[in-house]
Amino acid sequence: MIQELKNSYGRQFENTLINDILQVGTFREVSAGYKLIEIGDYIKGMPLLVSGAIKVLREDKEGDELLLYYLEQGDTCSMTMTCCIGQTRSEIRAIAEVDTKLIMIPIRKMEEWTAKYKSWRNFVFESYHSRLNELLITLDSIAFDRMDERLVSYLKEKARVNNEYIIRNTHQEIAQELHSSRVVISRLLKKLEQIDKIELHRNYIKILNL
Amino acid sequence: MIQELKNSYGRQFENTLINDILQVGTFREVSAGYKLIEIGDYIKGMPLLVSGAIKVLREDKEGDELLLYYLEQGDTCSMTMTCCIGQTRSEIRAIAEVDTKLIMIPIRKMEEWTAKYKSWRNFVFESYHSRLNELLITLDSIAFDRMDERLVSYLKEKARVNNEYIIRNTHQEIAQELHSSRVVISRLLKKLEQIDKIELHRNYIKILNL
DNA sequence: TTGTATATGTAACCTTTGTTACTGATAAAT
DNA sequence: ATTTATCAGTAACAAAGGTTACATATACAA
Repeated sequence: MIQELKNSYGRQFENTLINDILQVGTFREVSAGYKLIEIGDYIKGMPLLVSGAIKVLREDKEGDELLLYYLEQGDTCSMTMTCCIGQTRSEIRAIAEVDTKLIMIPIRKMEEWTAKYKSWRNFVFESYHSRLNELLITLDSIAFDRMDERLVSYLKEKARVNNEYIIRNTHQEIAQELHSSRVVISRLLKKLEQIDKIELHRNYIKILNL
Repeated sequence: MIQELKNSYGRQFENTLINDILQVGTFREVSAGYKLIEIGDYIKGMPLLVSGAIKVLREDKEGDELLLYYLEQGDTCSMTMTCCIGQTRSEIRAIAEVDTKLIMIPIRKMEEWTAKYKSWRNFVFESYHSRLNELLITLDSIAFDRMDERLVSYLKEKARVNNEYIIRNTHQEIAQELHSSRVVISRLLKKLEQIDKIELHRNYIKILNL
């Protein structure tokens, strides 16, 4: 755990804080697809991502989803932080996008470290900052872009996060994360294939030059 | 200033913090329509809202707007806080919705008080929490609702913030804040009038029973 | 190999939203 | 009172996205 922690956070956290984290943090490894947080859950701890990626999803009244953003190495879940303070329930669902390693911090330490460590304060604030900004980018995309543009952004981002040019999802799954319908996504994907930007296969999509 | 401050924040801030705020804060009164922050601005201070309301807007590439949410008494601008830390530019525009009183805090105090005062930490975290949640609600509305529902929510919220059952805006202005077009909004407003939910007039709308 | 479940392709159609164009109404200015 | 600018109403049309229905393709299991 110590090596993982130092790799991801060694530069920004002072040694005393690293030691504190080693004392109280618990190391977890989860496989792709594992559900870390469900909507309505009370939050037990704050995750520090060491490797991998977690997708954060929102749900509408009908139970349909919408992908908000990914958390990656060095990130933490801002929603979690705010929930901890107020003892409120989670507004979002969090699912491991790939195999992921993380360190869970008990929530009582958050408040303590915020008073004690300048580097922790900076980390928490910067984390809020980037999450707010990612939420703004997601909102821009939904409010201002058409579905074809959103689909291209989605494919690019997914390829980046998964670190390969193959998207291993069905059209149905993609439609769900974009809060659209399968037929619409199939239609737009076919258009992208016709202009040689992607290659369609059963259960996967190969990205050529998006 | 002291009375205004105590009314809005006296319950959550300890007296020493109140005194600190009185020392370094500057009191400001702005009229409805005054632009407090423009996109791209560097942030000079952090606003504590004493009375009134501020609307926070996002802009697309074409320069068209979208209303994100309102800040009201007891609120502060989370975007401002994060911008202060990283010295980045504002991602949003902030305009007084009504005549508004606020106290500006120099940004250097933020970091100091976060270490020093537990109540300040709580305030900052809770502020992030509510802003993230309001952004989520806005996002829900845009991603999941049709324009007619969004329009109804908009009118209700605007009436609440302005504290009257008259919306003093043209259809054009409403269309801009919802990132739609005038004709669409006129059409939907007319439908609302036909089912006796509102009354349309030149330059204002009377809300009957939304 | 054959059957079965699932994924994808596609046409036809509908709803919502946006656009263009024009008309009439209203308020403010002269 | 008349002019002018702005605002609102509405029709006709276009485009995007969603829905239904069905055909075909593919993977996998029996």
